[in-house]
Amino acid sequence: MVQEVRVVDEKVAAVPATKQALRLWLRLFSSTTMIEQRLRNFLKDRFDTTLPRFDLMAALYRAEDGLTMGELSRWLLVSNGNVTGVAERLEKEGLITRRPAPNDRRSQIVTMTPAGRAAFEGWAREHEEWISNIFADFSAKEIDAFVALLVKAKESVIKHDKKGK
Amino acid sequence: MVQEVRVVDEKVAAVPATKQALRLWLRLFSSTTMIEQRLRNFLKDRFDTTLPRFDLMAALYRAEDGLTMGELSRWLLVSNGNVTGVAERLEKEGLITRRPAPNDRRSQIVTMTPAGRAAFEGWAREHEEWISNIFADFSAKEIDAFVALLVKAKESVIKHDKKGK
DNA sequence: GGAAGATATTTTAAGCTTAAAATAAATCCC
DNA sequence: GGGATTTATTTTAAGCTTAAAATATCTTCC
Repeated sequence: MVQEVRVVDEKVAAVPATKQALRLWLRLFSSTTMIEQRLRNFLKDRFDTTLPRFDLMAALYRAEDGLTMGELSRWLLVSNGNVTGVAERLEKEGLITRRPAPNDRRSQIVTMTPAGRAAFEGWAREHEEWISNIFADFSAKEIDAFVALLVKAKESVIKHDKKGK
Repeated sequence: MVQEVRVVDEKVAAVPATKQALRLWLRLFSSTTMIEQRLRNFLKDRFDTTLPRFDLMAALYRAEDGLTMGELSRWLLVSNGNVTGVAERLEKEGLITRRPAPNDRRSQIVTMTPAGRAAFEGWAREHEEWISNIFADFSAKEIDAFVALLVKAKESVIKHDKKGK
C-alpha cells in the first residue's frame, strides 16, 4: 500500500494524510460526544427530560398546526418506531397530544398541549443560554470558520460515501 | 434580557452571539451524527459489526497483555455495565476471551483471540481508508485548523460547564 | 365495486446506554 | 483475626435506536 504524504513543513516529519484524517475524525467524534453528554446531563438536571424529547418538542414548537408521526420521523431523521416511543412518553407527561387526522384515519396529528408549549419555551431559552455559554470563548470569526468546515465536511461525506444511503 | 451583539460587518445586520453559537452546535451535532451513522453502516455492511464493538477491539488491540473490564470502561468512557454487554457479544463471536485475573479474583482480564486480532487488523485498515476517503477534499492545513477548533471547543466546554461532571 | 399496490403507523426483536442496586473480593485498621 | 470500607464487576430497570414484520387505511385502476 502506497502511503501518500502531504508536506506541511519541510523541517518536520510529515504525517500521512490517512493518519491525519483519522485524527480529525477521532477529535470530531470525541468533542461532539462530550458536549452532547453534558447537554443530556443539563436537560436531565434542569428539566428532567431527555435530548430526544427536547428535539421532538422543538420540531413541534415551530409547527402551528401540529405534525403527523411521519412528518416528525422525517424531520428528526429517526425511524417511525422511534417517534412512537418518544411521543408516548411525552404524551404520558402531558406535554403533547395525539389525535387521528380528520381526513386520513391512518395518520396521527401530534400537537403540544398548552402546558407543553409553556414548558418548552423555558427549556428553549435556557438551552440557548447553555450552548452560548459553552462557546463563550469563540469569536464570531471563529464560529464562522468552524461552521464553514462543518458544512464542507458534510458535503465531502455525501460526495465520497455514495453508498452510505 | 439584553442582547449582546458582536459586530462582524458594519453593513450586514449582526447575528446575536447566542444564535450564532446555537447554529454552530446544531451544525456540529448534525455533521458528526451523519458521519457516525454512515460509519455504523460501513461497519455493518463490511464486517457485520458495530461501532461499540469496533471501539472495544481497538482499545484491546493496543494492550499487549489485555485489559480488565474496569480499564476498558475507563478507556472507552462508558459505564461498567455497558462493557459487560458488549464484551459478552464479542466473546460469543469468538473475538475476545475473558479470564479471571490471577492476583485479584474480582477482575476479569480481557484479551483478543488470534482470530479476533486477525479480524481487527482488517477492520482497522479499511476503517482508516474509509475515514481518509471521507475527508479527501480537506487539505492538511484545513485539517489542522479543524482539529484546533475542536480542541478549543473541548477546552471551552470543560471551562464553562464545571457542573457537567 | 373490488383487487392490487402504496402509505402511515405500531409492534417486535435485538442491541446500546445509563444509573443504581446487588455481589464478590480485596484492603484498611483496630 | 475480623469488622468496616473500598473496589471490580454484574444485574436490573428504564429509555433510545433500528430494521423488519404486522396492521390498518387509502389510492389506483380495471
